[in-house]
Amino acid sequence: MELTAAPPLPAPSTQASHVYDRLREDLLSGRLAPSRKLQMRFLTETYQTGQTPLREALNRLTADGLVEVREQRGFYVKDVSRAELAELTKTRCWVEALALRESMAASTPQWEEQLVLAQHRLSRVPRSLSATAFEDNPEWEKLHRVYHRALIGQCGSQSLIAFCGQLADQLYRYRRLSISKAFPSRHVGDEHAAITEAVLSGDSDLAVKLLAAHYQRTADVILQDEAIFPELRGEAHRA
Amino acid sequence: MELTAAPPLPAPSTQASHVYDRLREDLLSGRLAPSRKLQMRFLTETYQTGQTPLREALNRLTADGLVEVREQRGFYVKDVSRAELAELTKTRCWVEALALRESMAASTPQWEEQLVLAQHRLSRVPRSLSATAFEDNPEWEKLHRVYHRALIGQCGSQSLIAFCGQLADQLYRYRRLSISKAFPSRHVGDEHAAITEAVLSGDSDLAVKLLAAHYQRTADVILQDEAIFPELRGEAHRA
DNA sequence: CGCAATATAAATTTATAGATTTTTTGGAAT
DNA sequence: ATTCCAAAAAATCTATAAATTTATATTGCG
Repeated sequence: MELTAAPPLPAPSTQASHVYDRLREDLLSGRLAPSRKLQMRFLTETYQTGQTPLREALNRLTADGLVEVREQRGFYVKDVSRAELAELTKTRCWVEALALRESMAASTPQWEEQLVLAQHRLSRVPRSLSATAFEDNPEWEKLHRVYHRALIGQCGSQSLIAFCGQLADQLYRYRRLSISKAFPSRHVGDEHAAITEAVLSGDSDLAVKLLAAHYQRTADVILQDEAIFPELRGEAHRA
Repeated sequence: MELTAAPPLPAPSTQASHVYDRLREDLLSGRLAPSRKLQMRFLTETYQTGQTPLREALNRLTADGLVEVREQRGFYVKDVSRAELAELTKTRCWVEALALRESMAASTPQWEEQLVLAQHRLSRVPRSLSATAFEDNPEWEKLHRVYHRALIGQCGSQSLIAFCGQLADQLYRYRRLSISKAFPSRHVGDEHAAITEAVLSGDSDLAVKLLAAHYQRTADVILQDEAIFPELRGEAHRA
């Protein structure tokens, strides 16, 4: 017997996957701006790779809803809009409410422990790297995702979980795109704690209500961020 | 002014899209059997096209859940199993119940008319082309899809509708794969009529219940079809 | 003599480079 | 100002090359 278990995933290590990861990060972070055209020449030079792996990556990202493809006229970074943000948030509230209810209905001690653990770990990491200005903490983001994944992880449907993941990705991009210095005023840690408590107490109505409010509050902050949306506050836009 | 409006979609006409359609049809019909390996050489010869459009099509089909890709060892037709059929059906019931409730909550006269029309058209087309043996009628399948799409079309979420579409596709493949001579015994037309009636009367609980039963009944028939699943009824399978 | 491990060969996936269409752009003519 | 045409840019596709995986055969050891 060996002490170290054999790696079940011996590292993908195909260029397509590598470029996919890099592109994805640049899309989510906003380094590739919404509605920007993704020309092959630019991409091959920037990411130092051929067209085949790039096409592969772009197609996957299209499925993720981060890239848009128009027949015979190339790939584009998916555009953003207030309408889409509202619709994505609405959908996420609906679908995760469903998934959370089903998870709670199929609850097990292991699942509850997993949830408690995920919330604890999240609570021990600072939301921002800097105390003065808001600076995204990748570790927090990672644990945040794990926590929300755990909430719905017991629902018993891989496809539903995957769909929630897609919605989470798309909404994550909106968060990163938004300047939103307003976040520090919120006590997201408390919100997570309240959700966990509701789940553990078996009060699914309350848990769902808190979760939806959690998402809605985030969306409301971003919706008010004039910087990321074409701020047509006045009236019409001149040509 | 012209009498005929300019076509908004001037026909995709890229080889990738063309192969995508053909492959999709062959996957859904079962001509490409579950878990079969999709080798490039076979594909290029069969579909008379190059690797680039094929890769593009295969990647899109992977996103649709009809094809599976394993890093560096090629593409495979998605395998089928009783477990997956059950999970997909369960998920579809959940998600379409949600979408139907939201559609009804946002109901308009136009939507109700659209639904009535879709059901009427569906009722006027025979389920089977042949009266003696069961023979799939493409026109019925098309109208059936339109009807179910109409049911959830008012929910106000493009992403949710798209997700329902994916589940519908995957489950459609199970239906085609199953021999299921048992269908004629069911009166699916009556089931659709009952659903429509419940929707029009505003009874969302009943509508959702009928819709779920509709899907569950279909799944139950296929689950009993020993032909499409590795029938390990006895015990183990010898090597 | 049989089994296991290793090295070699074949097949297949992945990537690169170049050719072919298609769309877009800019300018000239109506 | 609008339409038409030609040149340029860009996307799509084919063909070829490189890298990786799977299969086969050979060698070493129990």
